[in-house]
Amino acid sequence: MAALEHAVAARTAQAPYARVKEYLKQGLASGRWPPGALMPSEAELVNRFSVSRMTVTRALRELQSEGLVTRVQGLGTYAANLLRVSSTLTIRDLHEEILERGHRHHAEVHLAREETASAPVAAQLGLERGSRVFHTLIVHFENGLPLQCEDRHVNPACAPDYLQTDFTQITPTHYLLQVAPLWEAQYAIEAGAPTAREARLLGIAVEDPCLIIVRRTTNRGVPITSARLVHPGSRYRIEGQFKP
Amino acid sequence: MAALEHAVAARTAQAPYARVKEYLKQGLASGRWPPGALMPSEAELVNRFSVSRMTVTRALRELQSEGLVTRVQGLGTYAANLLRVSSTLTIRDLHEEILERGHRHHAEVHLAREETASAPVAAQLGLERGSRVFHTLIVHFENGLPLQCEDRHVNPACAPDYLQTDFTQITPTHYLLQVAPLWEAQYAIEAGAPTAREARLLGIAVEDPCLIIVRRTTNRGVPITSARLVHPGSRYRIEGQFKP
DNA sequence: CAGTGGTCTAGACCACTGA
DNA sequence: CAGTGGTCTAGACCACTGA
Repeated sequence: MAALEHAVAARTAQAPYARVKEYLKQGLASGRWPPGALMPSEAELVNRFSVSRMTVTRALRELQSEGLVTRVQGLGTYAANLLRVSSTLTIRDLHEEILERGHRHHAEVHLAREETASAPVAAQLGLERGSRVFHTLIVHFENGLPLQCEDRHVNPACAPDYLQTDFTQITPTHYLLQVAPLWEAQYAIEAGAPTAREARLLGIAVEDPCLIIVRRTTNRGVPITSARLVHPGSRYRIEGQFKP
Repeated sequence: MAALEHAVAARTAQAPYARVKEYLKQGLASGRWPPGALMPSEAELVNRFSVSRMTVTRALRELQSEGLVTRVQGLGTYAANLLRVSSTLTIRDLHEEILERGHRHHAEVHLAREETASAPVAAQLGLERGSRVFHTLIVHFENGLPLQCEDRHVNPACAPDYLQTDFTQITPTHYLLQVAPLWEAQYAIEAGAPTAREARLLGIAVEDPCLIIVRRTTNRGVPITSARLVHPGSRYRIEGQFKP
C-alpha cells in the first residue's frame, strides 16, 4: 500500500522529500520562520507529512547544503541568517563559452616559452626562486574582437608538455584540465586599468576600465598554474543568479 | 555488531558515506575517471565498501550536487565535464562585511524619496510606467574612505515603510532582508567608468575604473528592488575559491 | 531482459544539548 | 532525563535505458 502511494505521488506531482522541502521553503519565504527562528523538528515533520525520518532528513540536509537552514545536534534546526546568500559562480573555458553563444573564437599566441621564475611567480607556484616555469601570453577573440588577454604561468612539474600544445587550437584551460582533472582554485575579480602592453594587445586605451580575474589553481594542494585574465570592461561581464 | 562498527568508524575517522565520497573524489582527482568516464555503479560500491545502498546513494548524490558527477537513470554515473567548475560566490550585507574586517562603517544618505518611475526603472520592478517608486542614493564608507555608491530603487508594495528607515544606521540590504526574508536575485559584475556624480560622491576621477554590480531582486517572482553598486576599483574586489 | 539510478520505509544506535 | 540531529541498515517498488 505504501508502495502504491509512492507511485501515485510520483505520477501526480512531487516526491515526498520534495514536498517537505517545498513546505519549509515556503515558510522561510513567507517570513513564518524569520532568520534564527527554531524550525520544526524532524519528528514533527515525520508526523505532519506521515513519511519516514530518512525522507525528512533528506529534505533538511538539502536545505542545509543550500544555506537556508542551520542544524545543530541536540538543539534543532534554525532558519539561516539570510544576510549571507550565496550563489554559484561558474567560470568556464572561454572557448566553450564563446561557441555556446554561437560566436567564433580564435586565439593569438604572443608568447610561449620557458623562463626563470621571478620571485612573485615562484611564490605563486610554490617553486624555488629561479626555477624554470612556463609562460604563455595569449589573446582570445570573440567574432574577431579581442575579449581576453591571458597571461599565464605554469608549474612544469604538473604539465611537462605544456609548451608543445598548439594554443591556437586548444586553450590552456582546456589542456590543463586534462592533465589535472580535479582542482581547486582561488580567484579575485577586480576592476582596474590594463598595462600598456595589455591595452595594445586588446586594442583599447590604457584608461579604459578592465575586468580583471586573477586565478591561482592547485591540485590537492600542489600549485598548477596562475593566470591574470584581463577583459575590456565594455565587452565582458559576469552574470549569475541566486536561487534559494 | 553493525552498530558497533559504526561507533568505531565514528571514533576512528569518517562516516561510511564520507569514505565512499572520498574514494570517488580521489579517483576523480587522480584522473582515474576522466571527464565523461563511466564510474562504478551503486551496486559495485555497495559491494566494495560493504555498506547499504542508501549510504552509497548519499555519497553519490552529494557529489552530484557539487557538480562532480552526472547521474542518468538507466545508464549510470559519469565523471562530470570538469570544464565547468563552479564556486560559491557570497554577496553579503556591506555593513556586516566591513565590521568583520574589523573596520568602521558609516553611510551618507544623499537621496531618499518617492519618485515617479522612469521607463527602465518601472520595467526592472515590474511596475507600470509612472508608478511611484522609492529611490535612495547612499554612499558607504570603510574607515572613512568611500567604498560603495548604492543607487537603489524599491517597489513600494514590498516595503511600504522603506523610507522611514534611518539608513545611517541600517543598510537597505539589511532592512529589505527583514521585510522579505527569502529572495532570488540576478546580478551582473562588470568593470566600467563611474558617472560624474558617482565619481564626485566616491572622491575619484571619472577615468578611474570601478567594479560595478547591478542586482535585481525578487521574492517568489515579485520584483522587490534593483540596485547599482559602484566601487572604486582600487578599493574593492571580490574574492572566492573553488572547492571540489 | 538485466542493469541502472530515484526514492521510500521502519527500524536502529549514537552524540549532543539543556533542564 | 527527554529531545534533538547524524547516520546506518536491509529491504522494497519504481522508471528508465539499451540489448
